[in-house]
Amino acid sequence: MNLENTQVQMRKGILEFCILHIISRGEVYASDMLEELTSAKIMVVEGTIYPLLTRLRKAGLVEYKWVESTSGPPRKYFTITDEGSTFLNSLGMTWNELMESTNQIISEKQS
Amino acid sequence: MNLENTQVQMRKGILEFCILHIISRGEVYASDMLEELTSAKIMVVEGTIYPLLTRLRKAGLVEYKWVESTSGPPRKYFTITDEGSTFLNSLGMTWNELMESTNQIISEKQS
DNA sequence: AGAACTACTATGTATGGCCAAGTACTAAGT
DNA sequence: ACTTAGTACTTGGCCATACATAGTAGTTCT
Repeated sequence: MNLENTQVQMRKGILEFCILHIISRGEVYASDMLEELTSAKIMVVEGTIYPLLTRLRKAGLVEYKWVESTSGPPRKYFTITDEGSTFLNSLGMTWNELMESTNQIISEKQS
Repeated sequence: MNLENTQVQMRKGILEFCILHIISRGEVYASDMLEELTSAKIMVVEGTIYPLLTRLRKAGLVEYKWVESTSGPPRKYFTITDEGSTFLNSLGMTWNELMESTNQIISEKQS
């Protein structure tokens, strides 16, 4: 049990929420998402994001289309589905509740 | 990939943080913690909290002593260690950063 | 003594983040 | 033309956690 490991655990699920939200704002491909997550100081690596995108697609929450790039191999551009939007809304509520609950706990004073 | 499952994932790691914080505020045993977590709408069950407490103890973050109860079997009353306090502080910072980062992501408007 | 309750223990399953290695395509340098 | 570097995506395996479930042991009440 080390700090780094617990930090990883804290991110679980939240990453899915963030990525779904990024996709909901318009067409993006993996590197776009990595860039945005990194700039928000959420560290993510390829080995995390690609399997996650595959899961989201298999669950019908996102779709993608291949788009040729002028500077490298073709890219998968993702968009969110209706089902994905519904799911995202629910996650948003869950996130708010979780923040509220956690902050309630950690704001309690010594008894 | 269903909603419930993702909600569970979101809680991962945060639970450890909450429990460590509850213990830091004074001696408690498992049922006390369950009660407080439940009242904060963080659903937890026995099968989750006991193994977690064992992990925390093995990691040297908490200690416990047996205290006889007047209404049932003896209880393990937990207290936090110095190492646990340090760990808790780090987790607090991680939690704040995570909240900030996530809120930054989800507050972005459509591009 | 037996039933009900409380506190704790133990085992097995599923999931997700991550590492590491690998594939495939393009562009630039020689 | 061939090599090198860079980009984009894929895959297999590992580990840690939450949870369901079942079980043990002590106490109190009838």
